[in-house]
Amino acid sequence: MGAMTGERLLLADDDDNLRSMLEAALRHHGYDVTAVASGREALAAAGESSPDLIVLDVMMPDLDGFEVCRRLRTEGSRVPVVFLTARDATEDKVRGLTLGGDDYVVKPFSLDELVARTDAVLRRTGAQKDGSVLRCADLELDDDAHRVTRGGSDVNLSPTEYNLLRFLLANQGRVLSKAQILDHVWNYDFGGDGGIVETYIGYLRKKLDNGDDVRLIHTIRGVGYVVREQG
Amino acid sequence: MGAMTGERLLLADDDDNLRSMLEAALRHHGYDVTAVASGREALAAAGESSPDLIVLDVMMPDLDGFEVCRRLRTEGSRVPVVFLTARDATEDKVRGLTLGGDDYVVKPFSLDELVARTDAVLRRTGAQKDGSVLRCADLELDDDAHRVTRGGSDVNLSPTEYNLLRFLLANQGRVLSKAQILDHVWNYDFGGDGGIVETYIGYLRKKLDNGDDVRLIHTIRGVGYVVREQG
DNA sequence: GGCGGTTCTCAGCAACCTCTCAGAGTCGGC
DNA sequence: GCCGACTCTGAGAGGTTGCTGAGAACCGCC
Repeated sequence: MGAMTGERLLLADDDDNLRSMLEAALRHHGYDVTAVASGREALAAAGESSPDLIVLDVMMPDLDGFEVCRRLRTEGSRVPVVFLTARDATEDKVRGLTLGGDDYVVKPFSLDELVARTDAVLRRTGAQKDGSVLRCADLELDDDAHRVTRGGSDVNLSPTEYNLLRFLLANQGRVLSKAQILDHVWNYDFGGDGGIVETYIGYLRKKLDNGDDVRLIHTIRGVGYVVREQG
Repeated sequence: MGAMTGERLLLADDDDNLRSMLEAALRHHGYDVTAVASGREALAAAGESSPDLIVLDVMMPDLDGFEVCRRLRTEGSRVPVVFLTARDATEDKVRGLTLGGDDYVVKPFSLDELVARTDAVLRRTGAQKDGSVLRCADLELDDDAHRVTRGGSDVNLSPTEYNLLRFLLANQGRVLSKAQILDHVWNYDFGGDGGIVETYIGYLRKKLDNGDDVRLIHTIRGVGYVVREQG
């Protein structure tokens, strides 16, 4: 998965910390990111650079995300939008926005989730032709169908197991530290330590590597984990 | 479902919010959409681009939908029209105009309904040769006949159950979130939460999956629902 | 107005998932 | 082989999500 052609993203969030986190993550994923801190700046930047997608925080001091989107649409712009929204209210307001291929992510989210949603929206709106299937040996993960198979037979994963596997597969062949995994797969406000990663790696191995002689998830002692075909 | 050949649609509605919603939905469904905000613009655009179908709001400030349609007919145009109309009055007025294969949709409607009507009109007028039968395993939904069968025997569904099943079948193999389902199957002004979707999924399962060993409607915990044969 | 069918809400229950913790197991360095 | 550090695993508390049945509100139809 990923942004092969370097799509241009506009990111608008007034929280400095979160914004630079997201900017780094999206940039690292291959996107060409412009980051701004307010609704007005977002409108201006969208007009100037006409990005391929906009990530919009809903709660912003001057113009909120909905208003920015509404104005863009009124101007005739059809750029797809991914909203960042708090859990409490707003869910009803967000309804009606998943139509044109837009989407929304509820705070606190994981980086991996935002990236996955962004990719999915771009895939749906046709700006990116990347397939949605990740593969390693006889293991397949189809993101559209949200389906995982090993050797052709279905594997039933919980949400967190699924997200972890997707992150590992998206980076197969690369060793990932527990800290990296925590940062990408768990919500950004998660307070625990790396022990939870060991537990979930265990869950995945039980469901994927058990009863199969070829192990795909390998431990690099003192470093982290990696998914690849040969040991 | 689907507009395989990208038919050209003209959409006229003065409500900015609704117009961009509809534009996004129709475009996402594969139509090539031009959107305008008034009756005069609609007339001008129809003359220039001669679209395959026009979606006309009845209530518009300068020229109302009826008048636009009348003038088009006077000019000799036979382009099919789908009217958008409020519930209260007008229903009888619209009747007189729906003769030439035209149709009308009462506000507030669901996106799925508008898309289905649009598809149906184009199918009837021959601009689109798409079949109207959706299938999954031994389950069939015939949209023209408005008929659902499982294993050859009829299944009796309420309107909402039918719409929900059609949306699921039209997207079979793809996971749909409760928000997406709400957006497409329920009226756009519906205020409730996703609980209603669970209830209706339950109704459908009782009527479709009961007494049959092959279940077709599957729950993806934390994500949504999907219709497919195995799994 | 009464009736059957439909839509929607709600609360209790069941199933599932997340995360913590402690003890057992494993590895590498010396 | 021994030690310390790292990793794996199982059990379980607590929280979340989805399912279901009951019933209230609504509608069109007679």
